[in-house]
Amino acid sequence: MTSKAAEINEDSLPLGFAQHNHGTCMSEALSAADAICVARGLRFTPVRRKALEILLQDHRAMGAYAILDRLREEGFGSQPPVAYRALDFLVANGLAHKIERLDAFIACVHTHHSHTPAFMICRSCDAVAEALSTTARGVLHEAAHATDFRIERTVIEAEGICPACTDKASP
Amino acid sequence: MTSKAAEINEDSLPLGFAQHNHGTCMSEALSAADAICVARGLRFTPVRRKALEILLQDHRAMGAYAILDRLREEGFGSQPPVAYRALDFLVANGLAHKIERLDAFIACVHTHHSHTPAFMICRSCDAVAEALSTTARGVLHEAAHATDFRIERTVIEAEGICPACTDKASP
DNA sequence: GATTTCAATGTGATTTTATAACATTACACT
DNA sequence: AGTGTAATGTTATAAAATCACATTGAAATC
Repeated sequence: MTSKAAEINEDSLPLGFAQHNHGTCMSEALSAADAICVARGLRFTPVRRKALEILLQDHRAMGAYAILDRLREEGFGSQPPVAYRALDFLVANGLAHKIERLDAFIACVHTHHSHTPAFMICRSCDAVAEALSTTARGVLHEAAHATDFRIERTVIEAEGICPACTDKASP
Repeated sequence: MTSKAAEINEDSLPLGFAQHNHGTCMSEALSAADAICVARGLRFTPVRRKALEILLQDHRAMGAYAILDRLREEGFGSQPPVAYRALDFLVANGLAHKIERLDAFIACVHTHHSHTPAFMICRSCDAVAEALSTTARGVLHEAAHATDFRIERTVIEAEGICPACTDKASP
């Protein structure tokens, strides 16, 4: 139902570019994170958990300093390393991703799948959708294999206009 | 002075990860840039040209401030906007690319083809190879089409270990 | 040829993003 | 309890990018 009435800046926060039940998606993601940390013997400390909660609440790409502000409000340390260390942990363990194009971070919505993250970034409303891009992964690895390059991490980001903003512009 | 865009040890400059005739590749790229600017009615001013020459000479990803240093040596302005404006021009017109993962810039080696750039970044020697990734483009656009997302720009970067560094590590 | 106009450049200051360095605290293991 | 290591807190600074505004320069119009 893409119509110009589609609301993005209202009370509906975009996951990908579609609606969803935010409450359950958040609690599910936190449980998944718990499980992953237990399984891997990682310490899901209060700052780390709170940082993930903040990302999940907002459900969009946030700068490290925005997260730091929120952490400070919650009583944690107020200096940049506090946020960067928590974010490094989340990113290193696949619980969040860094959007290089935005110098921002976003909670992973596919913690259960092993995946190469790929994102679509709307430059109009700043919504970010995370795609399951097993195909893109394949293509890159194929190209890498051809040149004997050993891939460790990939950054796949598309910037443009999301469906809702397209509809707004030309109804 | 070990920055992200560190020096590469030997005298062998990698284009992609292979050898090449650097002199001709440089002059060819400059002629191509000239032609493109003439064709599009763009002003290929001295700073812009010099910035591209610097990128071509080094033939690796360079930070904006490294380029600024070189520009200053050549008698141009010494403030950040000087470099950023020249780089913006080059990137906007496909004569250079920004490597988001490194916050660095690199001269385009495929100015003649219309392409979606894709890069392989060696985290050991900082060499950067630009791949012709028509396939990756297809995959992303396909995914985008499925969600009605209108792509304007893509960032496709793989980070890992290049063939030369792999060989060095385990000979 | 003078004038207008707008793009491009120069410069100083500031903002935003990220890390270095080091002291302190908390936890895990004997 | 004692020891080694990981995690946190904090100060300071580095690195990347932009803002704001004055000035120059080129080319379009009169």
